[in-house]
Amino acid sequence: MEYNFKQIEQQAQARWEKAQAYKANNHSDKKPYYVLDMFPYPSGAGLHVGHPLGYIASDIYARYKRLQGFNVLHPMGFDSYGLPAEQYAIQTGQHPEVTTMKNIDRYIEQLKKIGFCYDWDREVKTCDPEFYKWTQWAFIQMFNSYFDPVQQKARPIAELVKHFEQTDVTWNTLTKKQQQERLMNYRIAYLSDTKVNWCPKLGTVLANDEVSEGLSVRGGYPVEQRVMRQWSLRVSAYAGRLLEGLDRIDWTDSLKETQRNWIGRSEGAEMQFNIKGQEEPFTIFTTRADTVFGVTFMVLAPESEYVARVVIDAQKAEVEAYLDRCKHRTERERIADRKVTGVFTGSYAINPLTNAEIPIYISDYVLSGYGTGAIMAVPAHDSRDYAFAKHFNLPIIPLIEGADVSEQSFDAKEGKMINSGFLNGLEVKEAIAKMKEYITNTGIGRVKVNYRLRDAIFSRQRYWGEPFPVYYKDGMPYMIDEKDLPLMLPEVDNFKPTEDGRPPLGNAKDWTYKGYPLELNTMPGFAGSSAYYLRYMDNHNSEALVDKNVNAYWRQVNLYIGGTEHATGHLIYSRFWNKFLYDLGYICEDEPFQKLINQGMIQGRSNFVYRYIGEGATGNLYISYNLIDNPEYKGKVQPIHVNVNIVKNDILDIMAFRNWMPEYKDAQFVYADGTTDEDNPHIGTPSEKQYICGWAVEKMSKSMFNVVNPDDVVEQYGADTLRLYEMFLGPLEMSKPWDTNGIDGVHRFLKKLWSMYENPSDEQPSKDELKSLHKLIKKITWDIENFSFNTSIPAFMIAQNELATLKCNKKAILSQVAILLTPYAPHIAEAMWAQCGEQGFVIDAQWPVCNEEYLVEDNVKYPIQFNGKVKFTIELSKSATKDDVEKTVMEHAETQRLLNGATPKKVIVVPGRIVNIVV
RNA sequence: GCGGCAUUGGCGGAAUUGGUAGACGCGCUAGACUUAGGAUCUAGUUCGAGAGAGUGAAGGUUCGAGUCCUUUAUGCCGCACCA
Repeated sequence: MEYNFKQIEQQAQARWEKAQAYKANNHSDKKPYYVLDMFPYPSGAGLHVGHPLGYIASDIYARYKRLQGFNVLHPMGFDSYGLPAEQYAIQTGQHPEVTTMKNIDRYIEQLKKIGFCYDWDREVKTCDPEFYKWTQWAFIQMFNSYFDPVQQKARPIAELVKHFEQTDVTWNTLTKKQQQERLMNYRIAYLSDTKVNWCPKLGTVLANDEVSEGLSVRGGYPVEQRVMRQWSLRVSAYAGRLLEGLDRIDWTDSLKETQRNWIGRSEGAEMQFNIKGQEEPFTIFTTRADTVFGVTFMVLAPESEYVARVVIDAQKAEVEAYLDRCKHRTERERIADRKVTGVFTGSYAINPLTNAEIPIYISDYVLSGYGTGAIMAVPAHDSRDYAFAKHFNLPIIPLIEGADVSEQSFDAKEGKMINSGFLNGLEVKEAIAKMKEYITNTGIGRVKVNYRLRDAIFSRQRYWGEPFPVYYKDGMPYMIDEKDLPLMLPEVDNFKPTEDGRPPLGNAKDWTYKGYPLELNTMPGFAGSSAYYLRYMDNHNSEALVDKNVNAYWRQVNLYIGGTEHATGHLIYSRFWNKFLYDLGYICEDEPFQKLINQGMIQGRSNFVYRYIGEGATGNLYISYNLIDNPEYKGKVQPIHVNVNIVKNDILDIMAFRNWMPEYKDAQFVYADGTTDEDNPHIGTPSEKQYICGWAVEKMSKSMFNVVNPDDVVEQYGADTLRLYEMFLGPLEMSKPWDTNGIDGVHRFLKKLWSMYENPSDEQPSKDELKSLHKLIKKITWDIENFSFNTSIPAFMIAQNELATLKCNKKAILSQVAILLTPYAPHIAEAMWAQCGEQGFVIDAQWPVCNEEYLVEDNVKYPIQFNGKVKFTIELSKSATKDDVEKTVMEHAETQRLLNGATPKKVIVVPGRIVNIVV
């Protein structure tokens, strides 16, 4: 009976689909389990072999949980708003919706071929009005809420208004507009003039996580700073809770650490410095309160609001020139060029402890967005301040005993304080504490925690995104009525910005609400992906994002699998979004993703041929990889990428290569054994002469001809082989290259296994067979629970081998093996189940339980060690106690002979394992 | 600079609690069947002829270390003018 995987897989998929086998019910007595993949952006290129890695892993777990009797929610959808579709639209005029839908169809087709157990009835698309209705709804809730710093939670803005009315006498004297402007400082979704990352090439602003080293992550275009009126989300208000929540979730340490870095908590103090000749002091933030005695100058960020107050007339021209220069520097230039720059304001501050007059400078090494945008500079103990002081020739006062600051600053927080008044003699850490106490008591300052995390800029000057449910009246924004949601994305005849520079929605006709103009910006990519996991729970609900009871049943994502590239974007935003909805009582869990696993990337494995470019080269001769270091070829070959699909096990398919591209039509070769085409006139039969290709691990990309399409693998080997092989490649969380070389082994295993299912018998299984089976049950169960999917495949292979040796063809064994195989290779498992005469789907069967009794061995071999060296072995009963073992071993003739009358110092017995005699 | 992770045969990688390192697969080597198949099966395959050595390197703890500790090298990832 041939392993006809095509037939097996088509039949299984057709039956599942017909029976709606993977439909998850929102009401069930079973325990819920929610397994989620990060939904993909449907790109035009389709899936490559790297995409399904995480999907296969989550599918294995989902199927396992299902077999264990859980009601499993395992959905899939599409993050379908985004820039590529819009850029494609600008180039070709094709509507982004058309290309996006086409891509989605292609993705679904590819995914279905691999046999995932998604409940497709729950599919969501972020560009679907029925979906983005709830994105807009959430935005309205955020606009109508503020963050209460005391309770550390979001509350309705109406409560804040009430608070103002009752406690703030000035409130009622304000005009409506003034009141609104004031509330804008509190709303969680707010409109403000902010310095933004503006990417001229993309024509839009970008969030911090969309910018890397001054270049846009997408496209790699320069990004500059610009002040624009933009919507933002007050994510920074949640910094403390986002940090603290990490302790309660089961994510990898590295991912948590990345988020902690991004949130960037630092404990320090805010201090006030008086300005000479002015009433109002200004405030700085420092983590080194102990170093106040060494402050020799102050520095303001160029954008600081203090700047206007402290610049004296004589310095005005110089300062303005400097500010102008900073403004026009791109972020990239600023980072690349770390030369010290700055300008003196002409004003002096007073050191509150020494009463010294210290000059105030402006420099762009101080960031306006962090702390108060102003610092006290301690050149002796901060390398940046040190560089600045050296450049402007400012005094440097060492504060720590033994610190040599003649060449560089001493940044470490260790040593005894000197030159520091009442702090002298204290250790740095004690000094920090003492100074904090001092400034609190004297009122100079207060203890303060600062976060690096910024608010998320939420406006994008794009077409293909969610429209804001916002209209403008008298220059103030208003939310549209919730009953009018969704506010549909309008049609435009041009996807580019308007000629007067307004966003693409400026091209829309009649883009108004009740006669008022609507917002022209759209929401960023992360808007739609921030709460999609909640929508899956109840995606057909037209009354709410998710019904409260339904949410109370599923609660949260139990297992989330996806790439690590979302560590500081999506995974921060959705935690924020989730906490916000939680605060307002719409959902019942504070954290969205209980356990999270990052699957590694699958890199490409490129193949090369080596064109001869030495003397007399025709450009038509290719040298086998094993020969390129020979003296006659060394340095005279040029590697050329060759399509990996015409290379197998690094052996080039000669005929396919000649047919691949016209330029290789007459290609000649020097083969692995050094012979040439002239020696082998009838070449073309691969077994005879081999051309070996070189290889390298590179990114999977079209230009390197190393893209492997899962469809091709499914076509050639079947979905089950693809699934098993992707898991077999290595640990889930590690990055690894796709290497087609080993796939035959996995395929062979399935073939061999399948051959055992011909005419299975009803006989009772033997002890050995049961032992094999239960060993397998134990191993597979452990593997799946520990996400060690790669080690399951060898276990199956070993079991297959053992059972084949026993000539086992018994239904009682084989049907159980089919269940164990189901998570990994569901199609063949389904066919095996039927072959054993079992009724229904194997996917509904019950996961077998390991009976340890079958695993007990009558005898176990104890290696007997002398001082750690194995001298001989003896067989003893597995059930023997430690004392029994020791007694038997000591009485053994060989032991006595080796001891030769001596008394051992120590005898170590590890039951079932080993005996070590120390002499 | 700070933080995290990794390093095991020709290759991908096993070794779950400190207990016989190299499972399983690829590749390779022989053989069988055949007769052209890139199929299947059998045996072998860490290095070394051998004693022996051996998990990036050097120390340490332990009867016993791939696993724990210290130092160090290399690679990957994250953050980075964050006061």
